[in-house]
Amino acid sequence: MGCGNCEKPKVHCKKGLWSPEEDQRLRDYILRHGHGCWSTIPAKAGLQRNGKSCRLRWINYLRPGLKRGIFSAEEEETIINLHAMLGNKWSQIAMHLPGRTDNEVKNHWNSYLKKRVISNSQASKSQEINNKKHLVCDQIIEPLESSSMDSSSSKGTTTQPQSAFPKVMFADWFSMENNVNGGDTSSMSSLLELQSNVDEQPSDTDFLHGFREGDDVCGFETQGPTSTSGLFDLFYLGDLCANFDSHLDE
DNA sequence: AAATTACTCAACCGCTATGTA
DNA sequence: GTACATAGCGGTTGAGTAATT
Repeated sequence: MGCGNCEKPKVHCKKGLWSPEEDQRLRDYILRHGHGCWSTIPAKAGLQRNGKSCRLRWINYLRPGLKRGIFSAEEEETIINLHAMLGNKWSQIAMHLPGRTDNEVKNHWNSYLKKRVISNSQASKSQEINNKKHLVCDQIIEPLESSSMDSSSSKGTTTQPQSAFPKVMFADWFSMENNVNGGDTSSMSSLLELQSNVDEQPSDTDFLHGFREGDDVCGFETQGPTSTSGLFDLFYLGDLCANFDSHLDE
């Protein structure tokens, strides 16, 4: 890589945007002589720039065959897929996009594609949570509600206004979930293990204990008194389930 | 219409890899 | 073996512009 013939021209180097005249000088020189050793090009081409700046300008802007303008949907898909595999290897990603530079790919990712990928993943995550909510409602809460509705109607009590998610005892949810899963007690064991570690990992497990009536938990208001363990309080069952699931997964 | 904020993109900077003396 | 120089890469910055308040 080193070039023994290279002199080191110590001229004042201009910075900032390139003028059309500078572009023309650099383009003319390289098309006529090739770039050879970049550090000698500024002097030979009559430019007050450093070699590095010339190289970058040629690669990113002046080089023939560059495709400028809006990225096509296919190109964007290629970037997203390759980024998922390669990470921030912009030069490798750009190799798969003829006419695009690594700088261009990087800029497009940072200003547009990254946000799109993040928002898509958030959307799919919230969809996943919604699916869990519906699963809980379908498999656990509806049987609970229908049985409580039967008893309340028989006793003639007034029903409370319906919220987005029905109320259910957290403990009931777990015992019922275990029944749904064929009596598997692993979830309950994990829960109790988490509870025993609460003091060691307060930030991770605070959501499990110490709630008082009316506390906001994951955007849902707790219902009823705080138990002595602080664990099996009454919650609106919603995002809390998903939050708890993520703890169990860890 | 002016001020502010958000966004894009060209260029620079710092670092690493590699070739040469 | 090592010191030096260059090429190349990825992160970051900043000027210009568009959108919003």
